[in-house]
Amino acid sequence: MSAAEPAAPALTPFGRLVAEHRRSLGSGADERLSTDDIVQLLQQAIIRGVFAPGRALRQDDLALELGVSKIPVREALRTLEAYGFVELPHNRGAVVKELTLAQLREAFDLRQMVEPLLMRAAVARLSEAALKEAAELVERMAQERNAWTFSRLNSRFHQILYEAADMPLSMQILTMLQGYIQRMSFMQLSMMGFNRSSNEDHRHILDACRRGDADAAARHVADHVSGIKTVVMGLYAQLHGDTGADELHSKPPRHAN
Amino acid sequence: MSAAEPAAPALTPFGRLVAEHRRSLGSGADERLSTDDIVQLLQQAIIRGVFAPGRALRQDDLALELGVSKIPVREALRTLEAYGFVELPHNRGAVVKELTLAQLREAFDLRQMVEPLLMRAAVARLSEAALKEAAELVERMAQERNAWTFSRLNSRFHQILYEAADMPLSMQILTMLQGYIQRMSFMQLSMMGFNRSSNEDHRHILDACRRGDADAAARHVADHVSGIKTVVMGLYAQLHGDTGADELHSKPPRHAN
DNA sequence: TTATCTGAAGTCGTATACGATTTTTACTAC
DNA sequence: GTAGTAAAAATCGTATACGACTTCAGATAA
Repeated sequence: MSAAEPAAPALTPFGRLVAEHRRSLGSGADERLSTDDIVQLLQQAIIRGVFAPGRALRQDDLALELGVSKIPVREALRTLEAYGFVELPHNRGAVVKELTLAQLREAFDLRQMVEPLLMRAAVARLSEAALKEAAELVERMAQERNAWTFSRLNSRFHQILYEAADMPLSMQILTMLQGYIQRMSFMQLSMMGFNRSSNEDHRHILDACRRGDADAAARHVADHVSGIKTVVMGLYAQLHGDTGADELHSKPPRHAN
Repeated sequence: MSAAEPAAPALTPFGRLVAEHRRSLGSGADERLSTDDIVQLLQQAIIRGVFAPGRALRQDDLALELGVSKIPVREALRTLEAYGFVELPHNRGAVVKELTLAQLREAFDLRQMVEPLLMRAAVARLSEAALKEAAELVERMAQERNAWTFSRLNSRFHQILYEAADMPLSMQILTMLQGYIQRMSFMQLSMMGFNRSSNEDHRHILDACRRGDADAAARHVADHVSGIKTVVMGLYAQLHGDTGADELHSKPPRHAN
């Protein structure tokens, strides 16, 4: 508890994320962040591009900005390592993992396998409450103009529908895959352009769920993922020149932060 | 260096695993175990049933038996939590996760999707060295009489073949799934009974790989996984009394397919 | 007896401290 | 200027210490 804390906002991009997270926690703003909070914060920072691929994450810095010691930071990094967000070379700290076009394609391929299966299994078991919440999310997404918030609502929409399937392994895998896909920062941009068409898909999916038509729901989900894949992969090709044959685009940024 | 160390063998089952691991490390036996070593040791202990589902893992005890403080133990537990081996309820330590029949089935279903895909993609890229090592593993498996060692060789056989596909996400998922499946202790037993038939499958797979016949290789892998699934699920039903139809038996047990 | 309370013991979670390793800097030799 | 080296600084990994939380045992009251 230093007097310098309020006097030095020290507004790094990550610091802003931390402040935002603290606010969203609601309660006493001076409480210590849990390791799980830190996992979420770091994950979000990586997904949103605050920590770009290849960036070294120094434990003491993170600890300072999070207001904890480095022990919970290190534990959070272990979790993120397991989820494929960072690498932890021994005695050399943590580095944000690189992403390649091949991995992006692979993540989509796997989603195309897993999601229709989840949807099909879920339809017969969907509760009224779940359908209601899903419908609300569709409406909120239609209004949403912030890419990150839209992305969150979108994830939640699918999660709500899928978790009725009661297939925890598939859900765990899907969560991991979505993390990979969301990490493509352009994804968030493309999301916005894709907004309208995506919302249409969502309505189709929701309708099929309401009717209890598992086949149709699974088909709509497959089309949905396929559509997103096309847009995102296309955008990737556009942004990275052409075929995306290169993978190491890392030139050192002049100024960090 | 305390005088008590050599005087107290303290032969808990886990202690034996630790000693075994130390021996397999070869070099100076008095080196401190790394966090990664601890992850492997705990994972192995859970898979082999030394730590049964539901068991509470106390950090101080583990640290003592591993010869480290509880900090690396906690980090290892975080990794294992992410992989689905333990749960970490806040302020209540670590507990070995329970396994259900539904999860076993789900793990097999996912393997049946992922493995043929990996095999198909790998065939064209397999190196001579990989084929040679795979062949050696088949031979060693045929001789092997220890269930755990057999299981390790088996995992390695598939890993060698699949990693040529260069699909790291699928590999990561598959590793997780195999962890789940291996946790069924009876799995190791059934492995032995299944030994002969399994080795036949392996030879077929390897032959197809050598011929560069991707379709055949993928088909053999699918059959292989399917065969194991049948045996393991059947054994589960046998050991757990009845059909295991409690709540998730989606297929009628009247007649076998 | 059964239930509730209270204090003690046990366990967890993390801040601090420190040795070990890596990286950077400054210097020298070529 | 480049290469090589040695000292200094930065960073990591973990043992220790301690406050916080949970659990359990014994006591009291109904």
